[in-house]
Amino acid sequence: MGRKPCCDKLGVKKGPWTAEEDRKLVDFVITHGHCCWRAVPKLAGLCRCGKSCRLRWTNYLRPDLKRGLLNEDEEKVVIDLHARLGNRWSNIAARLPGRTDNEIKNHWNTYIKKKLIKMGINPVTHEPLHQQATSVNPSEMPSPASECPKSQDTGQRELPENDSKVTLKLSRDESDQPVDTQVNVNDDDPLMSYVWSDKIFDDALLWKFAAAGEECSEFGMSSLEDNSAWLLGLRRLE
DNA sequence: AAAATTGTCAACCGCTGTGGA
DNA sequence: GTCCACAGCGGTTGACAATTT
Repeated sequence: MGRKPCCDKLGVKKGPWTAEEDRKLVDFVITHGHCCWRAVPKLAGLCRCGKSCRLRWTNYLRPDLKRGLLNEDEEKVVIDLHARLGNRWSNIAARLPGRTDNEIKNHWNTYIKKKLIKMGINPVTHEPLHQQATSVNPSEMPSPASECPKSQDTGQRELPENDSKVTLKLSRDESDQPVDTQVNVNDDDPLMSYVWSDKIFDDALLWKFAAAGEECSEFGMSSLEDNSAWLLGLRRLE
């Protein structure tokens, strides 16, 4: 018995969103919130499936999103978290305020992966490439996350204890050569400290559109107002 | 200048997890 | 326990832009 498709294919628009569609979705979510994504397109007057609306909102229209490329600190965090969590992009994104899983995934695949390879680091295992060249077929290499033991209770993989220091070959000297950078994730680096604290999860929960608070301005993240400026501009086009 | 190639990223697809009936 | 609907996740695709030949 097959699952019903999330939307019937006929009459459902696909492809890039228009400014008008964005406006309708934003107007609807601002006014009503999103109790049930499946119902949103109908109520908002959109010929899209709910899934598409949710994705558009979470990846593009959300007012708390940061825009532009990840900065070096954020890249460090992504690399560190990827080493621990594997391709669990949503978990990684949850620890980077204003960034989406899609954005991080794209950034990983387009920038970081290549950067690590160039530096002689296997982007899957985070081990130096030359250590693996002799015996391991890259396509058969397990992800670091799959090597981590899973919690029997939650199914979640457990992070290794006493693993607060992570060596990242991310920094460069002037000749663009990689330089080992040891990041003590629990010490002085405010971003890393933030990322590994429980506070991040509280902050993630703080996000409420209607609340329109001024949280998450740490680490260079612009204010909600700043991030919404373009959106407000969009609405002014009406 | 045109064609081919490569890079980027928004969006889609299909699957899983979860909760309610 | 089973079925179903839904949200969310990660992998993949494809359109467009940028760069190279």
